Amino acid sequence: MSASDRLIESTRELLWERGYVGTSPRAIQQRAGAGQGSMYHHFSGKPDLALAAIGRTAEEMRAGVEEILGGPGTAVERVSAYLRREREVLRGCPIGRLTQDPEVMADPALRRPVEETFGWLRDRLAAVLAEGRDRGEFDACLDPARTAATVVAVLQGGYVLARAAGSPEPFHEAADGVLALLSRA
Amino acid sequence: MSASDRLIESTRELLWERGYVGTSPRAIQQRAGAGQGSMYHHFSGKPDLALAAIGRTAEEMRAGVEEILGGPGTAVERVSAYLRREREVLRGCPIGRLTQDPEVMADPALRRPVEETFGWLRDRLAAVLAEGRDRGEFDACLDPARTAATVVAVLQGGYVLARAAGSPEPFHEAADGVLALLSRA
DNA sequence: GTCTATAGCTCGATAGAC
DNA sequence: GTCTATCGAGCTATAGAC
Repeated sequence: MSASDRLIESTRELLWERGYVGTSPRAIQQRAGAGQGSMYHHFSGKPDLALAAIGRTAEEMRAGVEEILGGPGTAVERVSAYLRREREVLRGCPIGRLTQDPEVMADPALRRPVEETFGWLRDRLAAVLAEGRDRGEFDACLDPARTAATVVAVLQGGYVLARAAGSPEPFHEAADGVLALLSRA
Repeated sequence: MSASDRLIESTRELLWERGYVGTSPRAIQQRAGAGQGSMYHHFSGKPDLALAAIGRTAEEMRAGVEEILGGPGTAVERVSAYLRREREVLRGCPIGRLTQDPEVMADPALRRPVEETFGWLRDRLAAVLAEGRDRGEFDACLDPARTAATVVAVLQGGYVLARAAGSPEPFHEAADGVLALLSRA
């Protein structure tokens, strides 16, 4: 693993744990076992490094989601698999947490991957739900786009509840709740 | 308005906008129009000031929610009023955003009001939903606690989606989505 | 490509005058 | 109760040797 890669991985971890404002170049270097010279040789500064880290995380997330939503099963089964997928709930969502960071949202380059990831996710879920509705899994009046937004929101909000409670339980409760509503729709 | 009050109000605003890590005593003082001496006379430091600010915000939020959930109307009407209540969606939730702050969650004193507020909110919503179920508004197999978690999660996640999109629209979509599911449950 | 040294700044907090 | 002066530490970044 090259120094550049180690720096990106360290940045990913720290952005996830502490956010952009709470992450210093110094901390990144120490976790990566690299010096300042190395970091500023490969990247122009903190924003540049963050961009590489966020891009990699967004890519990974899309691939992971696509593996489930593009897989076999009914719409309900796939949405259920997505919501119940194994997760380190208390760590939260590495992309979602960036929306709380004013400096990330103020920088168009850093903000774009966040916006695009959630846009893609909502569209992808809406397609699965529309497929299920057309196959008669749901009531014909179910609105795919709206319901997709609800499902993604339950996930993101579930992380918030779990962190507030200091326990993964509310996350799973919220997910089970929306699945119960969905399977009777 | 006393200097102490101005300091608390400034802290509330800054915690909402920038989080705990992103908020400096210096910035608080400047927004409050107070000097360092004043701040450190009234408060022992940043954590003490944050505690006062968070406590006040939590109290305000509970009062606002109780006004709606304790008001007249069916369960669906009250939950709907809560979700559709006028909000500055893009600012997010002043309590929910604190869950993303590692230093807040690491300090038991700062964390307690966050944990308690969400605990209370879920219980309060569960009570409203149980009432509705017992009155025959919902299917008898609706789980109040689970569904309450879902509703709160939709709200918190709705803020995340809205901020990611740079528009309040996904928030309202997610809220409408869960209300549509709920009114057919 | 990586190192050390250093810059100018802000951080959170304390001291002591008034 | 509020002011100014100051502290030691960490921040992001640059310079220049190797």
